[in-house]
Amino acid sequence: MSEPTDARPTLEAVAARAGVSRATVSRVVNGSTGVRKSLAERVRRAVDELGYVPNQAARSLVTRRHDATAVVVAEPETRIFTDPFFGLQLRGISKELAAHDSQLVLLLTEGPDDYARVGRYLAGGHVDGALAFSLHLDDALPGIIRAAGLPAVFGGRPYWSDGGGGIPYVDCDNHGGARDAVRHLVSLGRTRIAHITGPLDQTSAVDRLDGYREVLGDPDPRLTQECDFTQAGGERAMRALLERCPDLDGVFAANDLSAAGALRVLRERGLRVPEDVAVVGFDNMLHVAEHTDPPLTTVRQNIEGMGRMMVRLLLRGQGRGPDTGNPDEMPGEDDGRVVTQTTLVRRASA
Amino acid sequence: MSEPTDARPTLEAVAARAGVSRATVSRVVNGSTGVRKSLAERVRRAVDELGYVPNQAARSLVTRRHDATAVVVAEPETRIFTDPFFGLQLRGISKELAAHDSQLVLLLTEGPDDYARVGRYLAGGHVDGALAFSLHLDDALPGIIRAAGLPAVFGGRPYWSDGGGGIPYVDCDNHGGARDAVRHLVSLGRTRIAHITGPLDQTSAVDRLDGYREVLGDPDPRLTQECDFTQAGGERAMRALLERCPDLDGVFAANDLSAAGALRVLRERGLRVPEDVAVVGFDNMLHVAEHTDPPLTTVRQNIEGMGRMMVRLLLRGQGRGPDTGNPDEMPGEDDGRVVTQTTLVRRASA
DNA sequence: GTGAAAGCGCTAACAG
DNA sequence: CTGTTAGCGCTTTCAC
Repeated sequence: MSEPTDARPTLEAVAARAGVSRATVSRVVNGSTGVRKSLAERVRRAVDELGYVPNQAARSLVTRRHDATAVVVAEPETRIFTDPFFGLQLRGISKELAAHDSQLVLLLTEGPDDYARVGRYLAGGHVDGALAFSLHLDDALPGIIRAAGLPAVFGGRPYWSDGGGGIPYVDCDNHGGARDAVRHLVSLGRTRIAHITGPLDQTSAVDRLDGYREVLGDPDPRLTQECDFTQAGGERAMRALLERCPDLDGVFAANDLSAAGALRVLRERGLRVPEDVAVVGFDNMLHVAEHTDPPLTTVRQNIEGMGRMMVRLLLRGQGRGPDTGNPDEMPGEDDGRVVTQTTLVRRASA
Repeated sequence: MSEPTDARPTLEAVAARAGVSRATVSRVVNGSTGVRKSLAERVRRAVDELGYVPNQAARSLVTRRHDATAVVVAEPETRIFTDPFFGLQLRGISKELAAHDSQLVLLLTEGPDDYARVGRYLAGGHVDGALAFSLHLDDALPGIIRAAGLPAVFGGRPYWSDGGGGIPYVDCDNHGGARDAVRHLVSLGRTRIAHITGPLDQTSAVDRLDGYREVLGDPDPRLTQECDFTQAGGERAMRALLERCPDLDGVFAANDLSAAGALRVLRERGLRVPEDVAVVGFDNMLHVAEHTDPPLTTVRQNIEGMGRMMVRLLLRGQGRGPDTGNPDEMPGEDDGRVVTQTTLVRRASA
C-alpha cells in the first residue's frame, strides 16, 4: 500500500530494491531457470512490495508477442447477442484462450466502415492471431486479416476455402447433420417435408440445404423457403410455406431459432406438432430447444468445443502447440480443416 | 504487393524512402500540422507503397496511450449472451468507442480465477480505461481496477458508491421506473400485486423492489419472490407465488425475461392476462416484450444510450472530452453519477 | 550465475 | 518547417 503516487514501478525500480540488475529481475519475472534461489526470492519480494507489473508495450516491442488474440465478428452486433450460438462459441474460445494465457480481444464490426479500424488494429501489432466467424460471401475480412500478416482461423467453412489458399477453419458437419434430420422426418413417414434455410451466402446454410436435397432427391422447390436464422424470419418463412403448400407435414429448419418461429406460427394456425406437422431444428440451443412448445427435436453440434478447437488450431499455427505431449492432431482434422460430428437429439416435435 | 517478405516496414524505412527524417514521417502519420505540403505528400506515398502501419507497442511505450478501452464483464458468460441487456449496452459502448477511435477490448470472466488474469491485463498497460458491469455485492473487481490505476466507469450503481470514493457510474432510475410500473397496476384496480425481484445483491434489483414497496406501503411479504433475472427463474417464481397467493391479480417482474417466464406459467395455469392477472416487466427488451403472449407492458430504459454515456464519462475522465464544443455535462448527471429516465410502455399485458 | 550494453520502433523536446 | 537527439521499459546477447 506504499506505492509511489501514480507512476508504476519499472524493472529498474525492482532491481534497485532487490539489489540486483535489471537482467536478473527480468529472468525471475519470466520464470527463467538459472537464477540462484536466494536471489530469486529477494526479487520476488521486491516485486510484491512494489506491486510491479511488467509493461506489456515495452515487452511486446522486443518480443513481438502480445499474449492476446483477436476475435473478429463480422455480424451486426444485434445478432451476436441475440443468437446464443455466438455466445457459446465465444465461450469455448474464451476458456481455451484463458488456459493459454492469451487475452481475448473482441472486435465488433457492424459494417465496412469498421473494417478499416479493425484492419489498423490487427496490423498494429496488438495481437498474436485472429479468429473470425460467420463470414459471408465476398467478405473483405479475410483479405484484411491476411494483409495484417496474422495467423488466423475461421469459424465455419469460408466460401473460398476450397479454391483458396489453405485457410484453416473449424466447422461442424452441416451436410451430414441436415441429412440425419431429414432422414428422421422421412422415417416418421413424412412425405411433404419443407426446409427453412439460413442465409445462403453462408456455407453452413448452403450445406444444410444440400443435405436436405440429398435425402429428398429433387424436392418440390416450393417447399424451400430462404430465411435468415432469426426467429422472426422463421415465422415469416413458415407463413409463406403454409400459404404455398398447405399440405406439408414436416419442416426442417436450418437452425433452432427459425424452428421456434415456425412452431409458433404452426400453433397459431391450429396445426398440431408433431401430429400434423413434424419439426426438426439445428444447433440444439438448449435455451431455445428445450423451451419451445413442444420441445424441439434438433441436431446437436458441439459449439463450445468448436470454439476451443479454433483456438488450438491457431496456437498451433503460432508454434505454441498444446502444452501436453499429445500428438499434434485433433479429431476430424484434415490438413487444418476440422469438421466435427453432429448428432440428432430427439424431443417431442418430431 | 511488393512488400518485403515478412518484416513490417518501420518509420525508418518510410523516412528513407521519402528522403526525410523519421520525425517528419511521424508528424505526417499523426496528422500534425506544419509539414510542407509537398513533403507530406511524398511521405504519404511512401507509407502507401510500403504498406506501413505504426507499431502500437512502440507508440504506447512513449505516449502511454493505447487507444483501447477494456470492458470487463463479471458475469457468467452464458448470461451475457443470453440476456439481451448486455448486448444492447455493449452495442452502445462499442459505437461510442468507435466514434472516438478507441478499440473495445472485451474481457470475459467467469470466476475469481479469471480475476488475476484480468488484473494483470489491466495493470499491464494495454488500455486507457475500463468499463465494468453489473457488479454484485462485495465484488473484487472495483478493487482490482483501482489497483491497476485506471480510470473507470461502472454500469449500474455499485453497492458501495454512496459511501465509497466518487466512482462514476451510469444507471437508470430503477426506483422511479418500478414506482411507475406498480402505480400503473394500481390504476388498473389491482389490489394483490406481486413482485418478482432480481438478484438482491445488485442495486438495480434492490431499487426496483424499493419502488414497489414505496407504492404499496407495506405489502404482504408473501407477494414478493426473489428471482435471478432469467426466464426459467421467472417461471419458478411465478409458480411459488401462485402457490402462496392464488388470489393475486397483478405481477410486477423486475425484468422482461422473468416476466416472460411468469406469463408462461400463468397461461399454463389457465389464467388470463391481463383479465385475471395483469403483468408488467422492466427493460423493454423488444425481442422479448413484443413477442410474449400477450405483448408485455414494461418500463423502458435507454440501454444503448447508457452504454454510450459510460464511454463519454470515461473519456472525459481521461481528458478526452467530447469533440464538440458542448458544455461538459450530460442529462441526469450529478457529479459523475448519471441517472437516466425511464418510461412506461403500454402493451397488452397490463 | 549475473551484469553491462545494445537495441525493439516510436514520439517529443530541442536546435537550427 | 525539419532534422537531431534522447529516451519510453523491457529482453537479450555477450562478457565476466
